[in-house]
Amino acid sequence: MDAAASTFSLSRFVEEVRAVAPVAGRALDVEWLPNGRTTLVFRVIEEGRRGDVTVAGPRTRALFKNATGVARAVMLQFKPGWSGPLLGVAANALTDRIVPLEDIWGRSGGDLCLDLLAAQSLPEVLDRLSHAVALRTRQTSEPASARLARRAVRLLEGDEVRVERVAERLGVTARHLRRAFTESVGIGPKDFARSVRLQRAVRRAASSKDWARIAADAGYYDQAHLIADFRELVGLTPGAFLKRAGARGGEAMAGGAP
DNA sequence: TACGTGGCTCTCTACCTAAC
DNA sequence: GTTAGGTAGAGAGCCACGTA
Repeated sequence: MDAAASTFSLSRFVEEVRAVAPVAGRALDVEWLPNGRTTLVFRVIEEGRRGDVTVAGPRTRALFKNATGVARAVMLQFKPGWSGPLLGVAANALTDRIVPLEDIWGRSGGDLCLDLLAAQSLPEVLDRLSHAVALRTRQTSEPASARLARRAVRLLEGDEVRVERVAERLGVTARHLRRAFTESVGIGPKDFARSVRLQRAVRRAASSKDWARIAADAGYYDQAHLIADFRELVGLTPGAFLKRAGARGGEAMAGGAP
């Protein structure tokens, strides 16, 4: 490993690393809630004989599916705004898509997959992923729009919900912010704020069943808006979603709220 | 010339409220 | 709780301007 890669830390760019495996004899449950994040997924298929590395772009709607034949998977969820500089492709080109890394990086994407398959342990997989990403950061330059989008993300994840206000606080026009944000994060700032609100509601619902309270705490005008948003983004009512989550247990491969 | 940025304008829709 | 209507805000297309 060279000097740049050895001093490179994934934690600056990666929000969450998760290794998952299905319960023996069952398909791997995949649950992806809208959250404005791009995720790199390394899957080991057929007990290690095959594998793939894909990039799942930010989702505007939830995705539920069963992945059969997957022995285990490692997911790197990038912080919003970092997928462009690290992957070398605008985030909005990946929105609601799952793309083989080879289609983005070319041959080096395929080489990385072989490299990861040869790794003996999870720390080694992460080390090799970290090395590959470190090399890419030296090959791509980071546009100013990505930095602007990341600052906007911090405000939208805080208490600021109006795009106009966020733009004002960052010293740019709302028009410019929307353009930069969509390119760097993959969804518009308003959709991002909406997904933040949804995630908050999901987290609060884990410890409470008072929907009126949850709606208010998460930032919804009322319970009706919470339910309408849930139906549109997730395709289920909040109650049905929690029932489903409870029935699944803990083995799911989730791209949404932890 | 390419790129980053801002202004104008139009359409769509989410939000809020009131009435039923 | 449901529905309908008004309003404000968001998104997007197009164009112009400044700068390297």
